Amino acid sequence: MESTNEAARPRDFIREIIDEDNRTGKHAGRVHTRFPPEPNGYLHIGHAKSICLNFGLALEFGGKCNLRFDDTNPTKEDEEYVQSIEEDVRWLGFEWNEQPFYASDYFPQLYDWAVQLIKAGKAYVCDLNAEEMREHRGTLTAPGKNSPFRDRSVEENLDLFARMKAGEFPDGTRTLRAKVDMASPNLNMRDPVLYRILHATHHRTGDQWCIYPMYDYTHGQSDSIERITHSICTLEFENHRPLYDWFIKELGIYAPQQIEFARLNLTYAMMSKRRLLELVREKHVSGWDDPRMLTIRGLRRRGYTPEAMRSFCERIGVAKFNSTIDMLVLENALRDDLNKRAQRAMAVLRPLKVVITNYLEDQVDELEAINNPEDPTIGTRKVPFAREIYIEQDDFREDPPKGFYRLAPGKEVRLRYAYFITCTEAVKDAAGNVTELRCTYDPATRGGNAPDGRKVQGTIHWVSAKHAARAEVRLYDHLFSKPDPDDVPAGQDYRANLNPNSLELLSNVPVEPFLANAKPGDRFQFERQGYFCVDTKDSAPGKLVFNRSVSLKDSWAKQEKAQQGKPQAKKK
RNA sequence: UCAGGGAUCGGCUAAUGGCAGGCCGCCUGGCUUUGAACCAGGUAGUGGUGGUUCGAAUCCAUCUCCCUGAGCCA
Repeated sequence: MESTNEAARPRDFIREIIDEDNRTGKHAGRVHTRFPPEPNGYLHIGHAKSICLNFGLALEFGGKCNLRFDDTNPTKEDEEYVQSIEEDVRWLGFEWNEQPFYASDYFPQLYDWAVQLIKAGKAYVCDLNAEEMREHRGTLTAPGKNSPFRDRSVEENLDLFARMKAGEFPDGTRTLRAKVDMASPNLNMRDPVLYRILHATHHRTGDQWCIYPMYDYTHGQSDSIERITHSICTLEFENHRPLYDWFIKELGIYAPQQIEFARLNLTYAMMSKRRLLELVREKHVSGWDDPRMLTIRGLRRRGYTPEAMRSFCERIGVAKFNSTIDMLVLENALRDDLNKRAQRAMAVLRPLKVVITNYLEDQVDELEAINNPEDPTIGTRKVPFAREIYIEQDDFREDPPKGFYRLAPGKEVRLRYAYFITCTEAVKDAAGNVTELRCTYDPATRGGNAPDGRKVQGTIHWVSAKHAARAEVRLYDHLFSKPDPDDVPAGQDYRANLNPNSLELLSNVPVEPFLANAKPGDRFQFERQGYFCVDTKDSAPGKLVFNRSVSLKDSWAKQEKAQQGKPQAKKK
């Protein structure tokens, strides 16, 4: 791997540790990390933070990063997840060292080490069932009691463990435990289980094993086998570190250095795999790749770019403090990336028909539009203009509030890249709703400039009615309506905070003609609206579907809201 | 109650005994054929109390608050 030129990157506490290790020669200058997911679910944005950290470190320090599947629980894991995880890591832009590794490849070695521990009198077969074991464990403040099986002879333990492996005992009847200290204030040290009996088929080792090592017994040794220098994990494993160190010491093997950091939390979101699964199972979302899901696949389908994801991970930093990142940071990372690259287009989400009364019935204009003002290299395109066009309902007010500089009766605005128009009449239905606008245009303003130098304050987007392609547009909002989804009245759970408006469907939306040829995954900025991408699942030729990735910032909406909020604030 | 961690502007994060800085947000203003982007300015912080020191976010003591931990899950 190449090291990137990122000298300017701020030094977080992990990079400082590595700097120091390199200075003192602790790992002989090596930097070797790993990303160790369990293949029991899809990766989410929290994993992305860990991925960017581990792979990023390897890149920056000229080291290596392994992808290792921690597949020690066959009842929950599946090959399908292995595939999706590899795909997601690659999509984020990272390449792992050699082939993916699997903890299951170390089962034979782990077994031999268990035998070694038994022989050294450091492990024993325990016949306690789960409930009895819990009773013996003690509490946070009270020490545990030794298992009655703790002092079995080495010979008996060896025999029993071999028979466990041979499948002589049913699930749950026996375990292999480490002999550490039942009085330790650290519950992880109270004779933790090393192996449990599980007559289950493993996605890689099949029915070869009926005993499976526990995560705690597997993880540290796997790191050791792979000669990992910096074993980076989340805060909840801090309490486990003494146990990992105990295994390494008793086994006399290479010692990786574990460093813990705080996992990612985001406002209006949940990160736990269990709950993500519930959202899918209970059909609150359409699947793991629902664009509202903060899974990597969900974000990808939503229109997020790998660059935006990496930039986000860089912006949030790494620390031990349990923090919650504002969802805005994620959204801004996307906006920043797409602003520079996304081709512009016009689409009218909530159309209001406008008839240009002084424009000839059969006349058509081809106007030149800039594809991206931020990037002149991608050139221009032609946009057809005709007598009947659509504009956004929001861009007209019969009774405009102060500061509104879009269209209103008698007012003039610029149609982007086209002409100045002046509203002469608002046509209404019986209920008094404005259904259509009559306007006149000024032929001298073709392209959007007035030769007489007069200015208009507003520029609005539009689409020619008869030239428009039609699309379905899906507007997404936060899945939860509160910054903290767990902020619920007593007796309720996060489901009470599910945002009923997290998906708004717009059909038959008029969009610029060229968009008819857009391909799944293509990204655009719909001017004055936001960034949209062609859905990769439901869009097809003749049936365009756009997902809103993120809206543009809207300072007018903010200003108007503030104005409306003022009188209320006074009342209070 | 025990053990292990943690606490710096509204949010995130620097400063490692020597001017508390950056990003985001928010507010002003500029610019503008996207009320976007961009540019400029502003706002605002060391959890409390004592101590050491010429000097403390940083070291010491003490208090407070928060997180994690009693799976044969990871």
